[in-house]
Amino acid sequence: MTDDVRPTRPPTAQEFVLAQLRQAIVSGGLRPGEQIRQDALAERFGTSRVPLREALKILEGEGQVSYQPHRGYFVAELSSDDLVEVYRIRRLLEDEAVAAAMPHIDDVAITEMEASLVAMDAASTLGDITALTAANRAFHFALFERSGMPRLARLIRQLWDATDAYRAVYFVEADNRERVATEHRTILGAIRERDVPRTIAALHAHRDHAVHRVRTILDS
Amino acid sequence: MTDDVRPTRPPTAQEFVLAQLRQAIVSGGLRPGEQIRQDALAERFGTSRVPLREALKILEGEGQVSYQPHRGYFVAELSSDDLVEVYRIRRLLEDEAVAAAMPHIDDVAITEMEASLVAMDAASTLGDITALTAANRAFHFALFERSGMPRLARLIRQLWDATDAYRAVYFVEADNRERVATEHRTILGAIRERDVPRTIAALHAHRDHAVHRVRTILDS
DNA sequence: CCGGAGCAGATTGGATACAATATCCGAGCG
DNA sequence: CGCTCGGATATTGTATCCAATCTGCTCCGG
Repeated sequence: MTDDVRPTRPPTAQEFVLAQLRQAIVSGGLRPGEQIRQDALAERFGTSRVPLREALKILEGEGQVSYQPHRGYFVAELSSDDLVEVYRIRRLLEDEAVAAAMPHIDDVAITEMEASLVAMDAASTLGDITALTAANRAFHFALFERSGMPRLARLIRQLWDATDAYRAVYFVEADNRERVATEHRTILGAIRERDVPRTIAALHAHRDHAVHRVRTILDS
Repeated sequence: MTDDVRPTRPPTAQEFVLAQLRQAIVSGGLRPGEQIRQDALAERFGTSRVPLREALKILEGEGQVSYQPHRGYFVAELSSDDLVEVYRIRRLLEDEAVAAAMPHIDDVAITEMEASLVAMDAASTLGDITALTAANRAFHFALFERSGMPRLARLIRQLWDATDAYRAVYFVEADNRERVATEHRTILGAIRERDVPRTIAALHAHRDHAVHRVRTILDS
């Protein structure tokens, strides 16, 4: 939100393709376990296979797709156990990030988070899952990014990415959307008072519910 | 060490190039901050630029190289602060991994670690930094890999990768090599007794010394 | 003497064409 | 009847060529 005056360079085809792929994964256009056909996707995006492949390599490095030489790329699939592991690691990292970030929370940060809440409500009523997940991220990372630990924030982002394909599933249900809205307000309340233990506790409850819900979906 | 009977497939050019690049970074052949000339490297590896670029994309995703469109790739450079951050995150993740792994430690694991120690001593006297760092990794990851949390092990590996370029610098000094040998034996002793707190404490001391030494080098 | 416009040269980004490999399916054999 | 071996087809992997972009230098004007 701050660096909007950088010298605007037209995005390379590869950057474009990468963004499209991420979006396709988040929105459910590419489903977990699905094989990625390079020809078909390249044509759909209007480029050749080269930039597509390079974008896929990045996603491979991030763990969003798996790859077997001469077999192709597959959208990464999470087992119920994987999901639990991701959330266990997230707890470790996010707790640390919250504790580190709290001293740096100012009015700007609070305002940012409030704006994200409003954006989530709007997207929720419209049923715009893509906008919803984007606002959700903005809310949480407004905090994490202020930890003064950019690498930590990056690792957390990676873990979020890994479950992107499943976040959409969670947000499809209106009940979950409402619950998240409530929980976010609880979290923000604790942050307003710079109460680290309460913030962390609220985040734990927040994550526990999500992982529990998605798990029941996965196991069914 | 266990899955050596997989259907051996000749490595693709890209896999080969990726391995070479990693090696070049670990061994110091490519120095932090250095720009990567695609033409020159492709010729050196005997392939065209395409597989090289895809390998670089993977390293980009892992954060080992940085990338600016139309400008090129650069070997990632770590500031002293970055180093401290990496080790702080490592402590978080590795402590968890150790605690999770300890119940799964069996004789095979112990034997593996002992073998790594021997391999390190041999590489140390030969001055073979590449073999040394490989054996060092084998020692530590024999533990981490048994955590039952593959994603956690993967994240830890990523953090190790990020400092690969500086590990070589550390191991160049014979004093450091000797000290590491001693510390490893302390760590292994604690593991033999399945003593989690003592293992974690020994690892803390181990890491603290390394980060301190590298920091003094970086700041000079 | 200093600073900016503009032209080379170098370097990266992308498209196309071709080679290598895996998968699928049916024929032949035990 | 099942198994193995081959070949056809589809898909991925790589090389080469051309286009787009950046960098550094020169030249001109102030």
